[in-house]
Amino acid sequence: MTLTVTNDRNLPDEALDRVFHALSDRTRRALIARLLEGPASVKELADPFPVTLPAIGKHLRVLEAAGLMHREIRGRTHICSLTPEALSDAASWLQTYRMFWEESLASLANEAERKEGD
Amino acid sequence: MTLTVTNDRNLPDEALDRVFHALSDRTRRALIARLLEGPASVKELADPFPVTLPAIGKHLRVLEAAGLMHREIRGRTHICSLTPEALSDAASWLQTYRMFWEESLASLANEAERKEGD
DNA sequence: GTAATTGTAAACCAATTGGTATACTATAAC
DNA sequence: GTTATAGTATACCAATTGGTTTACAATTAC
Repeated sequence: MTLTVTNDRNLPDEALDRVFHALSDRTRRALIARLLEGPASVKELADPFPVTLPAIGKHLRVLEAAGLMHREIRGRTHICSLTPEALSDAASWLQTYRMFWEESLASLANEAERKEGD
Repeated sequence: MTLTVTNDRNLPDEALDRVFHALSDRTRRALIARLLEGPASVKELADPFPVTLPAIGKHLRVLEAAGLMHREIRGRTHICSLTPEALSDAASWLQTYRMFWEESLASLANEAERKEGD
């Protein structure tokens, strides 16, 4: 297998940097998980977490900057919703490597099986 | 769609933190891309990059800590190879959200088409 | 043996991170 | 109009990051 990866799709590096960085924090991943159930205000999002509102505010801006989330301001509350495109970009990048790891995992499994058979 | 995400698979948070963090740097992603073509020594990996060898050494340790890479020491050279499991873990996490974003993207496309038709 | 090569270790640096507390703005409720 | 609520802004903090330079250890080549 020689899969010459030339950064095909033009997902710019900066965008991928931001998306993967956004996903690298467990609080932000939990926020995404919560938003998956539907839109929510900043307060609602912050409540389950042991950190202050400003901290959650920062996390939300990181998610927004990565294009993973957007907000609609309604009076004094900000309604946050997931934006699917950016997540899809990250998945696309990983997709490039899917063939590699599936094949690798398969051969690892075969090897294990072969040893089992000894 | 109400996909109640309860962190099903037991990919521990720390592991996902490390994997996504490892992927959040473009130099490290490029190193992964290079390793996809086959194992390589630290020197070979470092050569194409405009940074020093110790810097690449650090990146490789980050990849190793994330479980994305391993090395076999042969004399004075370290032969680095990808480890597929960790990448697969990241992909699995994203997979959880696949249904969401595919549906969302589809409805966005529909909307665009509908507007086109006006 | 001496010199070159491969790589890590350690010390340092500026920038970023995730968090806080406090102050503030703006909307909503009474 | 006063008070409570939702959220941001700012200033600060300690820890981490990505990079450097210099020094070092170990293997290989001559």
